Amino acid sequence: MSDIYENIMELARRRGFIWPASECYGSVAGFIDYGPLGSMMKRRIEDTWREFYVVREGYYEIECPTIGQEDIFIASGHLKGFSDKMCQCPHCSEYLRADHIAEGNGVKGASSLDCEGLGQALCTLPCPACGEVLGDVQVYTFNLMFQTTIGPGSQRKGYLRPETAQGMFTDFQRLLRFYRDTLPFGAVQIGKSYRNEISPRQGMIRLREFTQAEAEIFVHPAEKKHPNFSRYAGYRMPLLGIEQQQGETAALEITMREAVDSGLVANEYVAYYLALTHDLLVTVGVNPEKLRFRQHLPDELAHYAEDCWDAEIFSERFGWVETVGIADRTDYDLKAHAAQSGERFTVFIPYETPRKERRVRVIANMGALGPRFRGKAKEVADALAEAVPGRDGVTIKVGGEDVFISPDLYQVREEEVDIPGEEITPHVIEPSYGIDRMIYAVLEHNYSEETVNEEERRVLRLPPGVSPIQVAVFPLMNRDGLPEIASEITARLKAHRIMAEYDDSGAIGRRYRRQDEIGTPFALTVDYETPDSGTVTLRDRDSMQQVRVKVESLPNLLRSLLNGSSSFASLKSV
RNA sequence: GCAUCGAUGGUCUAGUGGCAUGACUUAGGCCUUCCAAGCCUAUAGCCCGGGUUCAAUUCCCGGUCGAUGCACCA
Repeated sequence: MSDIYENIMELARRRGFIWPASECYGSVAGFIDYGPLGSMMKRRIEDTWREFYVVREGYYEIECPTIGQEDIFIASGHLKGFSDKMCQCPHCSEYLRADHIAEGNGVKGASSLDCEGLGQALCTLPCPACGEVLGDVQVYTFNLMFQTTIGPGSQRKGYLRPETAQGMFTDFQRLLRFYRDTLPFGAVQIGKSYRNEISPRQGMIRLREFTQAEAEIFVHPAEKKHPNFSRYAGYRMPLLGIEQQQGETAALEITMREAVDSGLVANEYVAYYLALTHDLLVTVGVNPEKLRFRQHLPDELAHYAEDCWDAEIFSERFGWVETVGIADRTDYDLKAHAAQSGERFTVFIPYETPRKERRVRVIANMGALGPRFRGKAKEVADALAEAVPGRDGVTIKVGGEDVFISPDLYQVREEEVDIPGEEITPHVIEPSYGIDRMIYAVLEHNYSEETVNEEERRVLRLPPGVSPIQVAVFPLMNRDGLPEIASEITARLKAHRIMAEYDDSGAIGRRYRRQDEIGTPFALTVDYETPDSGTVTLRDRDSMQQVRVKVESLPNLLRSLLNGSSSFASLKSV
């Protein structure tokens, strides 16, 4: 089968975008290497992501270890929730989810049984694949996290992170201080995550080591209006809500303002990042015709989440591929880490004016308590402060014993106190991007084959902002001083931080084709007019048109073409 | 993980129990005044391990990778 995927991956391998990892020892499924051009392209896509999230939104990037200690993943739920109870049918060798079979046969609470319990529950049940009674079947857990140990001979367990998100949660207090104790704020991380997938296959779509770009935005639970919502309020894009999916009707093509007001999207924050994500994906080269946003159905939605949408990108090969998840995770993650660590994961929110509250205080008379209770006096005083005395004394518990305290040992004072504010646990808005999937989508959506002069021409129509090489520089002929001029222009462009590549090998047409194939948007050719006129031809990858431009104008001209502030079509020859 | 099929220079491919094809690419040279032109030369290959055999890239077994179908996910 010669489909688009194979053609793209063949090109990607041949030209140094993507290689199977460690080929000399035989590759392992789920691992890939990014070659020279792939790394460059990946970094440009990540930088575009940074442009959106770090520069524009102001959510600073942090970098946390990829190995985490066990507590992190106890809190996050990955240790429990990320492991599946598996068994294998002894008759047909089918690989099965043990808890699913048990539950399907009416075993209540099967998901909370341990392996032994599940094994017992299964022994009389039929295999859903072959129908034979499972009998004495081994149930074992398969956790999708890679495990390791920390330190030599240490029993201390470590896990390779299955997502980058936990780092932003574990650093919450530091981040909160960094942002001077004010909501909302956000932090992002771009980095590797690891999942020991059962069946990785599908090339770069399901990897065991992959790159995520995640943002965690901490907001006040009662204030989910995005301060810059106006930026995307009028942004219109197709939304496939729960209703549209269940009714199998077309996606709603509405603005973000309408989406929030109609209740389709839970709040402005979620809607804002839906639109931003659409904007970002289209900017890096995803075809908007092949992009949709799908809301999680009630049975997909995590119990704690308020709303969750996936950006799905259509691939000729893989169908709709989940590439970005955008969720309002409420306070689940922070509360979980608070419970596990015993640390504070809250923000103090002062009231606009402190609230007055009447309070009854019990003030111990230490002069009398001291001599009477001696060493226990402090304990008694503390217990009194918590107590609610009756008219003639109060009985409190000290060291497990009831002790009666008569009214002469304390005073009851009613007073008004100022409550300056409250501790709240922020809610978390989480946009989470699979960078590798984005890269594949960009390659697939921009790959094209066409016939020019009865020759096949393969072009990657990458947006200039993500092309690995930004401009190619050729001498028309390999003599008469043209190579020297072209080399000099190349060096000058590089000095302006433009990724230029010099090439003098083969016929000019071949050199254009070579660059077309790796997506280089522009090519300069030094010809026989150059020495006299100080001009070169500038050729556009997509239209194959040329204009003649002044050499000294090149850095600025290319800069504006590359960042999109001017277009090739608007250029005129000098 | 299981079942089925496959794996030959960088890429695509022919073929074989006994010197392994061809094309494209790449490098060097000649030529060449703007879209894979031509000529010469060179580099480079039978996925890995074991078995059968005088001899295995070929046959057998196991593994790895890839494709397709079944359960989880960015």
